[in-house]
Amino acid sequence: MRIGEVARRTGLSLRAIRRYAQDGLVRASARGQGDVHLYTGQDLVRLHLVRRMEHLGFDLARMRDVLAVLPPGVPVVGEDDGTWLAELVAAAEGRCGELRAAVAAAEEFAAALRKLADHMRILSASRTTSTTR
DNA sequence: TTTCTTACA
DNA sequence: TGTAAGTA
Repeated sequence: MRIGEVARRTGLSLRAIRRYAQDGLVRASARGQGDVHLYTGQDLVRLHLVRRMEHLGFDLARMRDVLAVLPPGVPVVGEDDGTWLAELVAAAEGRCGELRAAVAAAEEFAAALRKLADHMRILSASRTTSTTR
């Protein structure tokens, strides 16, 4: 299928699809007349995968790593052959760990800011009372 | 009409 | 990333 149909079926923009090819994530498996890019079902699977990973904040290198363990001609939704699917799972879980760490850091920061806010409230309160008296 | 490349905002 | 121009 050509890029227009791919865009319709993946919900990705033409720009994004071409961008992924440029970044070496997903390239059309074949070329047609006039150098037209022809995508296969497997390419579609990879694009769907990229879309989800991008949504989860995977960076280019990580997405490439994941796609690298995805063998050609094998549908993503299938049985676990014990290797590539296990690597996909590991990659996803790894990202979960990173996101948990990020949330923890954000909460820590929020707590610090709360503490600072309390401190300043106390300071301004004491200033008010001392100048008033 | 669709796609490709290149370039600009 | 969207969009536009000029092609094939």
